[in-house]
Amino acid sequence: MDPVGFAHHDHHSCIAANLSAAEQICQDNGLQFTPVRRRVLEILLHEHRALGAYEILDKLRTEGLGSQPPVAYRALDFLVSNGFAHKIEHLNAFAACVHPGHSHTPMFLICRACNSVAEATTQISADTLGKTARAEGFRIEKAVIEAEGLCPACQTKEPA
Amino acid sequence: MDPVGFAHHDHHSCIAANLSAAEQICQDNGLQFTPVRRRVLEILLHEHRALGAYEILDKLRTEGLGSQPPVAYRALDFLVSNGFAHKIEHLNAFAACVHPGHSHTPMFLICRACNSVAEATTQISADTLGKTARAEGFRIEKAVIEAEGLCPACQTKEPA
DNA sequence: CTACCTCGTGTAATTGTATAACATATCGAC
DNA sequence: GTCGATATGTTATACAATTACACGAGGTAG
Repeated sequence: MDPVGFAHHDHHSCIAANLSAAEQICQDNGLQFTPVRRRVLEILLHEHRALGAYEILDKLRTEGLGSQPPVAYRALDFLVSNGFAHKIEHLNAFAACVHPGHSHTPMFLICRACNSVAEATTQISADTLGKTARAEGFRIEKAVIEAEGLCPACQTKEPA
Repeated sequence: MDPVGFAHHDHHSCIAANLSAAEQICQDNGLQFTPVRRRVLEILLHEHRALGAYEILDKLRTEGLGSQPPVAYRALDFLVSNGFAHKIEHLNAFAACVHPGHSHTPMFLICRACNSVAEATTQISADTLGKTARAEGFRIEKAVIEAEGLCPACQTKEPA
Protein backbone atom coordinates (compact mmCIF):
# COMPACT_ATOMS: atom_id res chain seq x y z
CA MET A 1 0.00 0.00 0.00
CA ASP A 2 1.10 3.51 -0.62
CA PRO A 3 -1.87 5.76 -0.21
CA VAL A 4 -1.99 9.14 -1.78
CA GLY A 5 -5.17 10.93 -2.51
CA PHE A 6 -7.31 10.92 0.61
CA ALA A 7 -4.50 12.13 2.79
CA HIS A 8 -2.92 15.54 3.00
CA HIS A 9 0.45 16.11 1.47
CA ASP A 10 2.74 18.84 0.29
CA HIS A 11 1.13 19.43 -3.05
CA HIS A 12 3.60 21.94 -4.37
CA SER A 13 6.63 19.75 -3.89
CA CYS A 14 4.65 16.75 -5.08
CA ILE A 15 4.14 18.46 -8.43
CA ALA A 16 7.70 19.59 -8.72
CA ALA A 17 9.16 16.24 -7.80
CA ASN A 18 6.94 14.32 -10.15
CA LEU A 19 7.62 16.69 -12.99
CA SER A 20 11.37 16.54 -12.68
CA ALA A 21 11.22 12.78 -12.31
CA ALA A 22 9.39 12.62 -15.62
CA GLU A 23 11.95 14.91 -17.20
CA GLN A 24 14.76 12.70 -15.98
CA ILE A 25 13.12 9.51 -17.20
CA CYS A 26 12.53 11.01 -20.61
CA GLN A 27 16.15 12.05 -20.89
CA ASP A 28 17.37 8.64 -19.83
CA ASN A 29 15.18 6.93 -22.38
CA GLY A 30 15.48 9.27 -25.30
CA LEU A 31 11.88 10.44 -25.09
CA GLN A 32 10.81 13.94 -26.02
CA PHE A 33 9.20 15.76 -23.12
CA THR A 34 7.63 18.41 -25.33
CA PRO A 35 5.74 21.50 -24.10
CA VAL A 36 2.31 19.99 -24.71
CA ARG A 37 3.19 16.73 -22.97
CA ARG A 38 4.78 18.55 -20.09
CA ARG A 39 1.83 20.88 -19.71
CA VAL A 40 -0.71 18.03 -19.72
CA LEU A 41 1.21 16.26 -17.00
CA GLU A 42 1.37 19.52 -15.05
CA ILE A 43 -2.37 19.91 -15.34
CA LEU A 44 -3.00 16.38 -14.13
CA LEU A 45 -0.59 16.82 -11.23
CA HIS A 46 -2.04 20.16 -10.30
CA GLU A 47 -5.65 19.01 -10.23
CA HIS A 48 -4.69 15.79 -8.50
CA ARG A 49 -7.84 14.04 -9.67
CA ALA A 50 -9.07 12.26 -12.75
CA LEU A 51 -9.68 14.60 -15.67
CA GLY A 52 -11.52 13.91 -18.89
CA ALA A 53 -9.61 14.43 -22.12
CA TYR A 54 -11.87 17.32 -23.02
CA GLU A 55 -11.37 19.03 -19.69
CA ILE A 56 -7.67 18.95 -20.37
CA LEU A 57 -8.22 20.09 -23.92
CA ASP A 58 -10.18 23.10 -22.66
CA LYS A 59 -7.25 24.18 -20.56
CA LEU A 60 -4.83 23.69 -23.41
CA ARG A 61 -7.06 25.74 -25.64
CA THR A 62 -7.09 28.76 -23.35
CA GLU A 63 -3.31 28.60 -23.33
CA GLY A 64 -2.95 28.31 -27.07
CA LEU A 65 -1.35 24.91 -26.83
CA GLY A 66 -3.74 23.09 -29.10
CA SER A 67 -7.44 23.06 -29.66
CA GLN A 68 -8.39 19.77 -31.28
CA PRO A 69 -9.02 16.45 -29.52
CA PRO A 70 -6.05 14.64 -31.04
CA VAL A 71 -3.68 17.09 -29.37
CA ALA A 72 -4.90 16.06 -25.95
CA TYR A 73 -5.22 12.38 -26.78
CA ARG A 74 -1.74 12.19 -28.21
CA ALA A 75 -0.20 13.77 -25.16
CA LEU A 76 -2.21 11.50 -22.90
CA ASP A 77 -1.21 8.44 -24.88
CA PHE A 78 2.40 9.41 -24.44
CA LEU A 79 2.02 9.90 -20.70
CA VAL A 80 0.13 6.66 -20.23
CA SER A 81 2.46 4.61 -22.43
CA ASN A 82 5.45 5.76 -20.49
CA GLY A 83 3.95 5.36 -17.05
CA PHE A 84 3.51 9.03 -16.15
CA ALA A 85 -0.25 8.79 -16.02
CA HIS A 86 -3.02 6.23 -15.86
CA LYS A 87 -6.33 5.98 -17.57
CA ILE A 88 -9.26 5.40 -15.25
CA GLU A 89 -11.45 3.25 -17.46
CA HIS A 90 -14.42 3.53 -15.20
CA LEU A 91 -14.53 7.29 -15.65
CA ASN A 92 -13.03 7.62 -19.10
CA ALA A 93 -10.60 9.95 -17.46
CA PHE A 94 -6.91 10.31 -16.75
CA ALA A 95 -4.84 10.84 -13.63
CA ALA A 96 -1.16 11.42 -13.00
CA CYS A 97 0.73 8.46 -11.66
CA VAL A 98 1.86 8.93 -8.06
CA HIS A 99 5.13 7.09 -8.49
CA PRO A 100 6.38 7.15 -12.04
CA GLY A 101 9.40 5.11 -12.89
CA HIS A 102 8.41 2.16 -10.72
CA SER A 103 6.75 -0.74 -12.40
CA HIS A 104 3.54 -1.44 -10.56
CA THR A 105 -0.01 -2.60 -10.98
CA PRO A 106 -1.99 0.13 -9.36
CA MET A 107 -5.39 -0.10 -7.77
CA PHE A 108 -7.70 2.86 -8.02
CA LEU A 109 -10.22 3.79 -5.39
CA ILE A 110 -12.96 5.84 -6.97
CA CYS A 111 -15.49 7.66 -4.81
CA ARG A 112 -18.91 7.47 -6.43
CA ALA A 113 -20.06 10.55 -4.52
CA CYS A 114 -17.29 13.07 -5.11
CA ASN A 115 -15.45 11.33 -7.96
CA SER A 116 -12.11 11.66 -6.25
CA VAL A 117 -9.57 9.02 -7.14
CA ALA A 118 -6.79 7.56 -5.03
CA GLU A 119 -4.05 5.36 -6.34
CA ALA A 120 -2.81 2.55 -4.14
CA THR A 121 -0.27 -0.11 -4.92
CA THR A 122 -0.93 -3.70 -4.06
CA GLN A 123 1.49 -6.58 -4.06
CA ILE A 124 -1.04 -9.20 -4.94
CA SER A 125 -1.80 -8.11 -8.43
CA ALA A 126 1.09 -9.08 -10.61
CA ASP A 127 1.62 -12.34 -8.84
CA THR A 128 -1.77 -13.66 -7.99
CA LEU A 129 -3.50 -12.36 -11.05
CA GLY A 130 -0.79 -13.88 -13.16
CA LYS A 131 -1.42 -17.23 -11.56
CA THR A 132 -5.11 -17.07 -12.27
CA ALA A 133 -4.45 -16.12 -15.84
CA ARG A 134 -1.84 -18.74 -16.51
CA ALA A 135 -4.28 -21.33 -15.27
CA GLU A 136 -6.18 -20.83 -18.49
CA GLY A 137 -3.22 -20.11 -20.70
CA PHE A 138 -3.72 -16.39 -20.90
CA ARG A 139 -0.67 -14.09 -20.99
CA ILE A 140 -1.28 -10.86 -19.12
CA GLU A 141 0.51 -7.78 -20.36
CA LYS A 142 -1.28 -5.15 -18.35
CA ALA A 143 -3.88 -5.21 -15.61
CA VAL A 144 -6.09 -2.58 -14.10
CA ILE A 145 -7.95 -2.79 -10.83
CA GLU A 146 -10.63 -0.24 -10.15
CA ALA A 147 -12.82 -0.13 -7.08
CA GLU A 148 -15.90 1.99 -6.69
CA GLY A 149 -17.20 3.03 -3.31
CA LEU A 150 -17.12 5.83 -0.79
CA CYS A 151 -14.09 7.79 0.28
CA PRO A 152 -13.62 8.66 3.97
CA ALA A 153 -15.02 12.16 3.58
CA CYS A 154 -18.16 11.03 1.79
CA GLN A 155 -18.79 8.20 4.24
CA THR A 156 -19.41 10.73 6.99
CA LYS A 157 -21.84 12.67 4.81
CA GLU A 158 -23.69 9.56 3.74
CA PRO A 159 -23.49 6.99 6.55
CA ALA A 160 -24.44 3.37 5.95
CA MET B 1 -10.57 -19.96 -10.77
CA ASP B 2 -13.41 -21.01 -12.94
CA PRO B 3 -12.43 -20.50 -16.51
CA VAL B 4 -15.02 -20.10 -19.16
CA GLY B 5 -14.35 -18.48 -22.45
CA PHE B 6 -11.25 -20.01 -23.95
CA ALA B 7 -12.52 -23.54 -23.43
CA HIS B 8 -15.20 -25.48 -25.25
CA HIS B 9 -18.53 -26.01 -23.62
CA ASP B 10 -22.11 -26.95 -24.40
CA HIS B 11 -23.24 -23.58 -25.61
CA HIS B 12 -26.89 -24.43 -26.06
CA SER B 13 -27.45 -25.68 -22.55
CA CYS B 14 -25.25 -22.87 -21.22
CA ILE B 15 -27.68 -20.35 -22.66
CA ALA B 16 -30.75 -22.15 -21.42
CA ALA B 17 -29.40 -22.67 -17.93
CA ASN B 18 -28.27 -19.11 -17.55
CA LEU B 19 -31.55 -17.76 -18.84
CA SER B 20 -33.70 -19.79 -16.51
CA ALA B 21 -31.43 -18.96 -13.62
CA ALA B 22 -32.01 -15.30 -14.32
CA GLU B 23 -35.73 -15.89 -14.52
CA GLN B 24 -35.69 -17.63 -11.16
CA ILE B 25 -33.64 -14.92 -9.51
CA CYS B 26 -35.96 -12.23 -10.78
CA GLN B 27 -38.99 -14.07 -9.47
CA ASP B 28 -37.37 -14.56 -6.09
CA ASN B 29 -36.47 -10.91 -5.83
CA GLY B 30 -39.54 -9.30 -7.31
CA LEU B 31 -37.71 -8.06 -10.39
CA GLN B 32 -39.39 -7.77 -13.77
CA PHE B 33 -37.71 -9.89 -16.40
CA THR B 34 -39.33 -8.04 -19.28
CA PRO B 35 -39.05 -8.98 -22.96
CA VAL B 36 -36.39 -6.40 -23.75
CA ARG B 37 -34.30 -7.34 -20.75
CA ARG B 38 -34.65 -11.01 -21.50
CA ARG B 39 -33.77 -10.52 -25.13
CA VAL B 40 -30.67 -8.49 -24.35
CA LEU B 41 -29.45 -11.18 -21.99
CA GLU B 42 -30.17 -13.79 -24.65
CA ILE B 43 -28.15 -11.85 -27.17
CA LEU B 44 -25.22 -11.54 -24.79
CA LEU B 45 -25.37 -15.23 -23.93
CA HIS B 46 -25.68 -16.24 -27.54
CA GLU B 47 -22.71 -14.24 -28.75
CA HIS B 48 -20.66 -15.21 -25.74
CA ARG B 49 -18.41 -12.22 -26.11
CA ALA B 50 -18.39 -8.58 -25.17
CA LEU B 51 -20.85 -6.52 -27.19
CA GLY B 52 -21.11 -2.77 -27.49
CA ALA B 53 -24.40 -1.16 -26.54
CA TYR B 54 -24.96 -0.11 -30.13
CA GLU B 55 -24.33 -3.59 -31.46
CA ILE B 56 -27.06 -4.81 -29.16
CA LEU B 57 -29.27 -1.94 -30.14
CA ASP B 58 -28.89 -2.89 -33.80
CA LYS B 59 -30.17 -6.36 -33.08
CA LEU B 60 -33.07 -5.04 -31.04
CA ARG B 61 -33.97 -2.68 -33.84
CA THR B 62 -34.25 -5.43 -36.43
CA GLU B 63 -36.58 -7.24 -34.05
CA GLY B 64 -38.75 -4.23 -33.35
CA LEU B 65 -37.83 -4.23 -29.70
CA GLY B 66 -36.64 -0.66 -29.53
CA SER B 67 -34.52 1.58 -31.64
CA GLN B 68 -33.11 4.30 -29.43
CA PRO B 69 -29.96 4.10 -27.28
CA PRO B 70 -31.75 4.44 -23.93
CA VAL B 71 -33.62 1.21 -24.61
CA ALA B 72 -30.41 -0.75 -24.79
CA TYR B 73 -28.71 1.13 -21.98
CA ARG B 74 -31.63 0.68 -19.61
CA ALA B 75 -31.78 -3.03 -20.22
CA LEU B 76 -28.03 -3.30 -19.78
CA ASP B 77 -28.16 -1.29 -16.58
CA PHE B 78 -30.74 -3.68 -15.24
CA LEU B 79 -28.68 -6.71 -16.13
CA VAL B 80 -25.50 -5.27 -14.69
CA SER B 81 -27.14 -4.00 -11.51
CA ASN B 82 -28.60 -7.40 -10.81
CA GLY B 83 -25.51 -9.39 -11.61
CA PHE B 84 -26.66 -10.95 -14.89
CA ALA B 85 -24.05 -9.16 -16.93
CA HIS B 86 -20.85 -7.21 -16.52
CA LYS B 87 -19.56 -4.11 -18.15
CA ILE B 88 -16.07 -4.41 -19.57
CA GLU B 89 -14.81 -0.91 -18.97
CA HIS B 90 -11.76 -1.37 -21.09
CA LEU B 91 -13.87 -2.07 -24.16
CA ASN B 92 -16.96 -0.04 -23.37
CA ALA B 93 -18.81 -3.27 -23.88
CA PHE B 94 -20.99 -5.75 -22.04
CA ALA B 95 -20.83 -9.47 -21.47
CA ALA B 96 -23.16 -11.96 -19.80
CA CYS B 97 -22.07 -13.16 -16.39
CA VAL B 98 -21.00 -16.79 -16.38
CA HIS B 99 -22.41 -17.54 -12.94
CA PRO B 100 -25.22 -15.24 -12.00
CA GLY B 101 -26.57 -15.44 -8.51
CA HIS B 102 -23.21 -15.92 -6.89
CA SER B 103 -21.60 -12.89 -5.38
CA HIS B 104 -18.14 -12.60 -6.85
CA THR B 105 -15.54 -10.16 -7.98
CA PRO B 106 -14.72 -11.30 -11.45
CA MET B 107 -11.53 -10.84 -13.33
CA PHE B 108 -11.67 -10.37 -17.08
CA LEU B 109 -9.02 -11.54 -19.46
CA ILE B 110 -9.18 -9.48 -22.62
CA CYS B 111 -7.24 -10.52 -25.68
CA ARG B 112 -5.85 -7.46 -27.42
CA ALA B 113 -5.57 -9.34 -30.69
CA CYS B 114 -8.99 -10.96 -31.11
CA ASN B 115 -10.92 -9.01 -28.47
CA SER B 116 -12.29 -12.16 -26.90
CA VAL B 117 -13.10 -11.92 -23.22
CA ALA B 118 -12.95 -14.62 -20.56
CA GLU B 119 -14.34 -14.25 -17.09
CA ALA B 120 -12.46 -15.87 -14.24
CA THR B 121 -13.19 -15.72 -10.56
CA THR B 122 -10.46 -15.06 -8.09
CA GLN B 123 -10.59 -15.48 -4.36
CA ILE B 124 -8.17 -12.73 -3.58
CA SER B 125 -10.19 -9.83 -4.75
CA ALA B 126 -12.87 -9.23 -2.17
CA ASP B 127 -10.55 -9.95 0.71
CA THR B 128 -7.23 -8.56 -0.25
CA LEU B 129 -8.52 -5.58 -2.10
CA GLY B 130 -10.75 -4.78 0.82
CA LYS B 131 -7.77 -4.80 3.12
CA THR B 132 -5.86 -2.40 0.92
CA ALA B 133 -8.84 -0.12 0.74
CA ARG B 134 -9.62 -0.13 4.42
CA ALA B 135 -6.04 0.84 5.09
CA GLU B 136 -6.90 4.28 3.80
CA GLY B 137 -10.46 4.39 5.02
CA PHE B 138 -12.09 3.71 1.70
CA ARG B 139 -15.24 1.57 1.57
CA ILE B 140 -15.38 -0.60 -1.53
CA GLU B 141 -18.79 -1.38 -2.96
CA LYS B 142 -17.75 -2.87 -6.24
CA ALA B 143 -14.46 -3.77 -7.83
CA VAL B 144 -13.45 -4.65 -11.33
CA ILE B 145 -10.27 -6.31 -12.45
CA GLU B 146 -9.43 -6.26 -16.11
CA ALA B 147 -6.32 -7.72 -17.67
CA GLU B 148 -5.17 -7.13 -21.21
CA GLY B 149 -2.94 -9.58 -23.01
CA LEU B 150 -2.96 -12.49 -25.38
CA CYS B 151 -5.33 -15.43 -25.29
CA PRO B 152 -3.99 -18.94 -25.94
CA ALA B 153 -5.08 -18.95 -29.57
CA CYS B 154 -3.46 -15.60 -30.39
CA GLN B 155 -0.23 -16.48 -28.60
CA THR B 156 0.44 -19.17 -31.16
CA LYS B 157 -0.20 -16.76 -34.01
CA GLU B 158 2.00 -14.08 -32.51
CA PRO B 159 4.74 -15.73 -30.49
CA ALA B 160 6.88 -13.75 -28.06
C1' DC C 1 23.42 20.48 -49.64
C1' DT C 2 19.56 18.11 -50.44
C1' DA C 3 16.71 14.29 -50.49
C1' DC C 4 14.70 11.62 -47.39
C1' DC C 5 12.98 9.63 -43.04
C1' DT C 6 11.12 10.08 -38.45
C1' DC C 7 8.64 12.19 -35.13
C1' DG C 8 5.67 15.55 -33.28
C1' DT C 9 2.08 18.84 -34.15
C1' DG C 10 -2.23 21.39 -36.51
C1' DT C 11 -6.74 20.83 -38.20
C1' DA C 12 -11.15 19.13 -40.17
C1' DA C 13 -14.44 15.79 -40.20
C1' DT C 14 -16.43 11.83 -38.45
C1' DT C 15 -17.55 7.93 -35.58
C1' DG C 16 -18.66 5.85 -31.28
C1' DT C 17 -20.50 5.92 -26.46
C1' DA C 18 -23.78 7.59 -23.10
C1' DT C 19 -27.29 10.50 -20.90
C1' DA C 20 -30.89 14.20 -20.15
C1' DA C 21 -35.44 15.26 -20.45
C1' DC C 22 -40.00 14.53 -21.27
C1' DA C 23 -44.09 11.76 -22.89
C1' DT C 24 -46.71 7.43 -22.59
C1' DA C 25 -48.17 2.95 -20.74
C1' DT C 26 -49.06 -0.65 -17.37
C1' DC C 27 -49.90 -2.52 -12.90
C1' DG C 28 -51.14 -2.74 -8.11
C1' DA C 29 -52.57 -0.33 -3.74
C1' DC C 30 -55.71 2.33 -1.62
C1' DG D 1 -60.97 5.63 -10.28
C1' DT D 2 -56.82 7.94 -8.72
C1' DC D 3 -52.28 7.70 -7.36
C1' DG D 4 -47.57 6.11 -7.10
C1' DA D 5 -44.11 3.13 -8.83
C1' DT D 6 -41.94 1.02 -12.62
C1' DA D 7 -40.98 0.27 -17.50
C1' DT D 8 -40.84 1.91 -22.20
C1' DG D 9 -40.85 5.27 -26.38
C1' DT D 10 -38.63 9.18 -28.50
C1' DT D 11 -36.00 13.45 -29.40
C1' DA D 12 -32.13 15.73 -28.83
C1' DT D 13 -27.74 16.39 -27.07
C1' DA D 14 -23.46 15.73 -24.55
C1' DC D 15 -19.25 13.43 -24.05
C1' DA D 16 -15.30 10.40 -25.77
C1' DA D 17 -12.22 8.89 -29.33
C1' DT D 18 -10.36 8.20 -33.95
C1' DT D 19 -9.41 8.80 -39.00
C1' DA D 20 -7.14 11.15 -42.41
C1' DC D 21 -4.31 14.43 -44.24
C1' DA D 22 -1.11 18.55 -44.17
C1' DC D 23 2.88 20.82 -42.12
C1' DG D 24 7.36 21.43 -39.84
C1' DA D 25 11.65 20.59 -37.27
C1' DG D 26 15.62 17.55 -36.66
C1' DG D 27 18.70 14.01 -38.12
C1' DT D 28 21.31 11.36 -41.54
C1' DA D 29 22.88 8.94 -45.94
C1' DG D 30 24.20 9.90 -50.26
